Amino acid sequence: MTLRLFNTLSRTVEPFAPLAPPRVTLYTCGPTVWNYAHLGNFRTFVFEDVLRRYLEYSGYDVLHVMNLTDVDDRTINAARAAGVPLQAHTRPFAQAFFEDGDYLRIKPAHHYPAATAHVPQMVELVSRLLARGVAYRGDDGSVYFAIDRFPAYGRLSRVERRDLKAGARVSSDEYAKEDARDFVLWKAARPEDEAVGAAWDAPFGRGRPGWHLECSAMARHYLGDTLDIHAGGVDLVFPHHEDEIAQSEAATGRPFARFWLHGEHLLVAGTKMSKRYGNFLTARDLRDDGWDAAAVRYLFAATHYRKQLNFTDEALSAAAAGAQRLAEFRERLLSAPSAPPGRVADLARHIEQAFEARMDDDLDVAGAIGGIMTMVREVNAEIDLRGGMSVEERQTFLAALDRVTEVLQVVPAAEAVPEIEVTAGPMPAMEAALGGALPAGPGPGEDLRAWATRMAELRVACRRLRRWDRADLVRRLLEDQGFEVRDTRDGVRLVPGRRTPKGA
RNA sequence: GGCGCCGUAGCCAAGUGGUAAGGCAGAGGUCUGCAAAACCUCUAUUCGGCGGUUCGAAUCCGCCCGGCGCCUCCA
Repeated sequence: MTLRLFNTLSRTVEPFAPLAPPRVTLYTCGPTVWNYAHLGNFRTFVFEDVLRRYLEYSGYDVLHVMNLTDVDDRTINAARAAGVPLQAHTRPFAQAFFEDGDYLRIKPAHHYPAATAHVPQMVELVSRLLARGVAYRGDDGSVYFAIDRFPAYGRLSRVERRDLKAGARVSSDEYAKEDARDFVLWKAARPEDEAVGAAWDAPFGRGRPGWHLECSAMARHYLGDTLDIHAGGVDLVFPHHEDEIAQSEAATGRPFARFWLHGEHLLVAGTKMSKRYGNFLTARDLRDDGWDAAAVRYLFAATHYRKQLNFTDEALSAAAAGAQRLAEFRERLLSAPSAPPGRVADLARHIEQAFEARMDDDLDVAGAIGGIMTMVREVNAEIDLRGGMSVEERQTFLAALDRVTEVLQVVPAAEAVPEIEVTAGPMPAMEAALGGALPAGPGPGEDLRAWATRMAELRVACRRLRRWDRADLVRRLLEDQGFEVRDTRDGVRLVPGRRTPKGA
């Protein structure tokens, strides 16, 4: 059984094998750090994280590079608007990107090359293309790639030719091109660029790199001429990835990437999530609203990566409930009493086999979770039937469960939910409380948690005294403040109610 | 206009020729003083519509309807 992946180059699912096993070179297009990356961007990054983790699960040694685009029109415009140098503006957003990645449990890439730190590599690449005659200097001083000198142009996106709409506005730099379809490798410096330090000297003129250039130059610098896998969002297929192929292959004469993987868009109310439409949400929004990253990942995992996913609060809540069930199950597994061995070891084998079968089929994560959930039910039924499991069974199953969930990262951290637990201790003077009015919320100078703890103690006392009416009243007050009341064998546990986003 | 994708239960969704995974919600049950949580059971004769191919189709082909994406910055 081997991993099979949908390759955009062939538009078919192909068996995957790296050029030099066990090493797999993986290049993924990262964010443009002009602002916070939104959740749609992160859908792609999470997909790539699952890809990376599954390759590692499968025994490969992955070398992962993700670029940071820190010089382009948007970063320059934003820096100018803020009146600061380019990097003063981009650095905080790069930092925010890493924070969001940590929150979403994305495994860090081995390298995060920034475009501005690799200008020499890009200059070298442009020089090669000029020397080979596939690039030329336009009248405006910029350097362009001549796509009619690269016959394979269009192979990835299957765009034979870009038909400019009749009457479409042609931007000024279009006039400098020999062919309207040519794309810019190096943009001649403008005063606006100089103002924020976004211009560099080069043998072919002072300027800044075109967008596509950085990926070709940096991928080659860190991973060599030919990548095993290059991944990104579908919107990059054309022109970004098409242009990368043209630049790289024209320069090296070798295939640029063997597998091209593209993740589909995240939609909101049926439309692509985008800064431009204003319908976006950031990872930090979800974090600040109290959502566990596992819920977000579960939501993404529920839909295949090549299918559009419509984001809704309802879907996120449903995903959170599913993820929570996995956490509860894991807790139950840990605390199940000892019993003679049954069939749990068999189920452990099965959970991994089913997982691999689904994942090997072009990363069918949704199918993989279905298999895990089925095993959850089977093991629960075993615990119910036999009262527990053997120590060996527990270890075996837990190890298998952890191996598969390590790839998906859909199990909320056990300690993620701040709880209040009160057990029956020495009985304080409760007589008054058992009769008088009860505080419906925190008193002056008292925080919610202190009040809730006080009320929980009260409920324990009421229950011990069998004053069910008072115990019920206390529970209602706690529930009104958003706490879920769970009686335990010898006390009470309060769990903050499930959260919903304030707005999206 | 060109290229491509999608349409499966109340909601989300897997499944690409062999007779419908899974999750959420809902119903019943176990547990509980009552609850909550957890766990168990149940919930689509049917896969947008109409034709066709086939012993057999959600899965292949054609047409139609509905939705989305790319073709320009974009994950």
